[in-house]
Amino acid sequence: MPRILVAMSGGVDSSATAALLKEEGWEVVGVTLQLYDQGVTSGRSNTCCAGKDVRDARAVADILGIAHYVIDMERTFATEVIAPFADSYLRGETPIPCVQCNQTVKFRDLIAVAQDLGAEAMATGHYVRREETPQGTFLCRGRDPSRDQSYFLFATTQAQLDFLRFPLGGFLSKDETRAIAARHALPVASKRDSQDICFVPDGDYASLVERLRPGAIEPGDIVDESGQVLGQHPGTIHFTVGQRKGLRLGGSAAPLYVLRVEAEARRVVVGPREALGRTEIRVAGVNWLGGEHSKGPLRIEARVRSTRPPKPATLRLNGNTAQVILDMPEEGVAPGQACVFYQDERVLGGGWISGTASSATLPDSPAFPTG
RNA sequence: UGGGGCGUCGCCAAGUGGUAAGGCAUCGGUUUUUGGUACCGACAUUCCCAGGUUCGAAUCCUGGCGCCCCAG
Repeated sequence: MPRILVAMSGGVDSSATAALLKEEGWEVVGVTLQLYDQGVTSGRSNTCCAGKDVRDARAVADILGIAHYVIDMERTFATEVIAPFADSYLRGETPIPCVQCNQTVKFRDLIAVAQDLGAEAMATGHYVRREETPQGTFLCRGRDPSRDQSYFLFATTQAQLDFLRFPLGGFLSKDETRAIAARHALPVASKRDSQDICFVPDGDYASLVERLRPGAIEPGDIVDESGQVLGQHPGTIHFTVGQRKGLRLGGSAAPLYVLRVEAEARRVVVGPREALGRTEIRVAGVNWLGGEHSKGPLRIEARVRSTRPPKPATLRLNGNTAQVILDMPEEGVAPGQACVFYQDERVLGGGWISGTASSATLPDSPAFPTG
């Protein structure tokens, strides 16, 4: 019986994944990662890997009759996910810790564990598809557009992809997943979906940053595009590009949005919604999954946030950096977020947004004046 | 202390005798395995204060307080 390791978070998705693979005849080994402080988060059940979730995963494994291990990766998670998350915010960026989590503890360390255990593959509950073609293994969007999680997996390497399995990616809706869990009488069948950042119990990520980097958060000015001071803010980490709420600036006829965050100057620049559109995106740390590619520009669809469909764009790839020019402006394009490249269903790769420009300020140049 | 203007929700603001629009902000919810957006809902028994006129006032009158502007 071939052996497969399943990353079990304690949620419905990974539980159903384990059940499904068991049905298919695999020898399933479930592993749950203990990633952060259990004491603080144990009361919270609807996050990725909190204390209760470890117990849920164990309960599911017991019902399925599979082996289950809990691996303590708190230290790695702290240094490779949480710390970079805090530092990213302090740089004025808007980080996506889920991607780092996938790339470190899950797809690097857990895969190593799987291989040590002699497993043929490792599976997760992500809603993405893997397609084996004569040209190689492709990463593709999940069948259900509303649940597709390919945005978070853009940094998956070809080698990781070859080893990984995503049994839920072909499902048309989450109902199928829940049905599997229900069929096996798993206690997590109707468990609520996870949301928010798993290691931030109450959504108050700013307090976490403050705790990790004492004294690094300083108040500053909220200014408009001309530099006029409109108000004060308690720290730039509280803001991200495109944000409307929390500015506490009343009196304007129309709402104001964060245009950019200038961490060094401790300034938050705001303006009307019309000023938010960006058509040019500079991308760094590109992971390319598209195989051979010509030097010239490539027509793609680019996604700058997980919850919106990819949008038509032109990609200029240059080593591990890239320039993306969107056909139509996108709002809320924030440095630190990911820009993922698609062609139809396939993920060609992606990278980190390092800068943006609106077409008005920049016609067609490789330079980016704004940070 | 001569003249003029103003004072309505945290901010902007409509309303000039008939029983307090709207926007922004804020709060709550929905959506979402990041942030954010969007959407839905809530939000002044009361109009600087005190009297008065009136069936009835934020709207009229008197007084007070506060603020702004112009004053050879």
